[in-house]
Amino acid sequence: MEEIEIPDSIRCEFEIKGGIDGIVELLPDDHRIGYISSIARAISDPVRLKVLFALCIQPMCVCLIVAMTEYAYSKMSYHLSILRDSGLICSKQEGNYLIYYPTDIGRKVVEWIGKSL
Amino acid sequence: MEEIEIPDSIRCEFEIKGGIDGIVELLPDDHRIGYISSIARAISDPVRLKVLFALCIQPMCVCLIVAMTEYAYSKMSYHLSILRDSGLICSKQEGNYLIYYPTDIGRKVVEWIGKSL
DNA sequence: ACGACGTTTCAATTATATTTGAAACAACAT
DNA sequence: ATGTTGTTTCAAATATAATTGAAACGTCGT
Repeated sequence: MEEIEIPDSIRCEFEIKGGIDGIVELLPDDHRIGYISSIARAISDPVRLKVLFALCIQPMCVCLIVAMTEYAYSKMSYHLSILRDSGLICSKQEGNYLIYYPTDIGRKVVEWIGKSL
Repeated sequence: MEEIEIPDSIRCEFEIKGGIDGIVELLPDDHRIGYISSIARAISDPVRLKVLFALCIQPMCVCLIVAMTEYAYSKMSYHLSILRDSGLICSKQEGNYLIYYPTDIGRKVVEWIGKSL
């Protein structure tokens, strides 16, 4: 099936691992890959990342987030929805206000970045 | 300076932390935020993430990556350049071939995801 | 020097994400 | 009920990212 020339320095290793099929078997499945990349996508925007960090310091209502970032409400609402849909933040209603705070996963991500990146 | 109403459940905490200014001071600076979000962007695409995982299992030349993903060369080259520019992978020449492999950061990211996400 | 092979680059197209401003919604106070 | 405040939603416009196929590049073998 495979007709590909493989360069010397990796051929042996590559074949021991079962070739392409062997490597593919070791990869996370598509569902998991999709899950991880959707989280990455959520924090791929600098403002969203900053908001996530800020919420880990202090849960905030949208008006405070808006004041902090100097973004328009509708714009911030869009970005919050992406963080929310990715499972990094969630919200609770407090009277007229919606207070956003990080989920466990959101905190984990921020903590790891702080420690290791 | 701040004329914002703050909901009861967070006001106290929020003010202890020095309000918006106090929180902003605790955030990573813009340069660092940009760095982190650029790494996130690089793995926000499922195929790029998969390639990064695969290279952690086994360094590969572009022709193998192309065979594994069934992407066109030019397309994969584009995606590899994004992973490369973000510092997650690098390459060495081996005769006619370019062999890609993960950087330390690339490995760290993949390991953490495997363990914790 | 020449052709073949593995890879990248480029410009044009297509697809996706983000911004904008107006309108809608929901909770509250009057 | 009505108006106000905090927030979201929507459709249209804009900006950014990804795909395509052809052409160029570098390394090798002849």
